[in-house]
Amino acid sequence: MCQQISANNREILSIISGVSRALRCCQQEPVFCEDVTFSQFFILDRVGEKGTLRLAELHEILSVDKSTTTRLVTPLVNQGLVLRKKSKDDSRAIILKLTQKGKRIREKVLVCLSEFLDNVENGIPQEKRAHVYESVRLFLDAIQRACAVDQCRS
Amino acid sequence: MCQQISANNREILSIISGVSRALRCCQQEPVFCEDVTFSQFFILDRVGEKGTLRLAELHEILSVDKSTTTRLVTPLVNQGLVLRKKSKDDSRAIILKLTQKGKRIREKVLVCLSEFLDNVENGIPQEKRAHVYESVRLFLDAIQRACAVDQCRS
DNA sequence: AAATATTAGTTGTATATTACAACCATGTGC
DNA sequence: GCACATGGTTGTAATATACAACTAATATTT
Repeated sequence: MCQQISANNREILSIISGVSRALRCCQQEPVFCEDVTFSQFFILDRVGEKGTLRLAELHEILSVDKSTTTRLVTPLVNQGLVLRKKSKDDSRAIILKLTQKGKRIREKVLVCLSEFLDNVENGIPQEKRAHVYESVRLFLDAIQRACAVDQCRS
Repeated sequence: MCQQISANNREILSIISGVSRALRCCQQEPVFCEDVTFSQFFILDRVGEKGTLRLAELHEILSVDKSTTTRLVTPLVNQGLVLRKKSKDDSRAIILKLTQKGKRIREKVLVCLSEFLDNVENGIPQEKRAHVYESVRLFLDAIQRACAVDQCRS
């Protein structure tokens, strides 16, 4: 007989598909405000948190290609939310920093995002929350390790 | 003071970003074979499982726009993996069905996918698995409910 | 039965996200 | 100094996606 996919395998498959649906739903803009998309907000938030951030660090954090990093930052620079300065220590490097407007927008989006995040939180029974978060991380890590294995093989 | 985002909120935010990373990694093709992407495989698998599937049902399952559904199916039809027939019951409807080649490819991809899925599974301590899967689903549901709320509001 | 509304699907158009390859500039190690 | 590594950008292309406008067919309401 053909090798059959196990029930557990199906379960994972179905979860992955659910993940993709959930992600799509929360990356659509209705959730947000100030014309900032989810991924743009991440960047704004990371930069704002650290004060300054090298593009290379951002590239690490997002784990996307360098070129993608550049392109994700560009619209934020164009909207006047982020500054792009040359580093003095290493003149290859670019340092990102929020403008005043960037800081304001970050705060505003934080507020409207936190409404959404509260809703997510309240959707999980309180006593299970910590546990659920931990489990989700376990799952994500497992996926990423599995991907890494695959990449080595090929 | 400004309204601050809570630690829990940050946790969720960070998980969502992790989700997006994990998803990207497993939607990249190295994981797969036979030139079929993850989402293409989903379709192949859904159709294969049911025997026949109406486009409208697929649209439901994937929860993407109708037009997107059409466009996701098109390459599979072009590669000769899926047949697109008019329904006799409802002549508006399109019925999807796997070709012989489609069936073969589905099986092949199932095999190579199951390697990946086993790796995911083995990345989670055995005694925790059932629990982890359940938690992930809880989390996904919470996100989707939160999205739905947001959409009503606007 | 006619008018209206709903459902199924396609096509045009536009956008976001993404990678890879090629490239340039600058640093680093020997 | 040369070879190699690192940081970043640009060209190009693919995928996934939505929304709006449209056609055709079916269902519902009067």
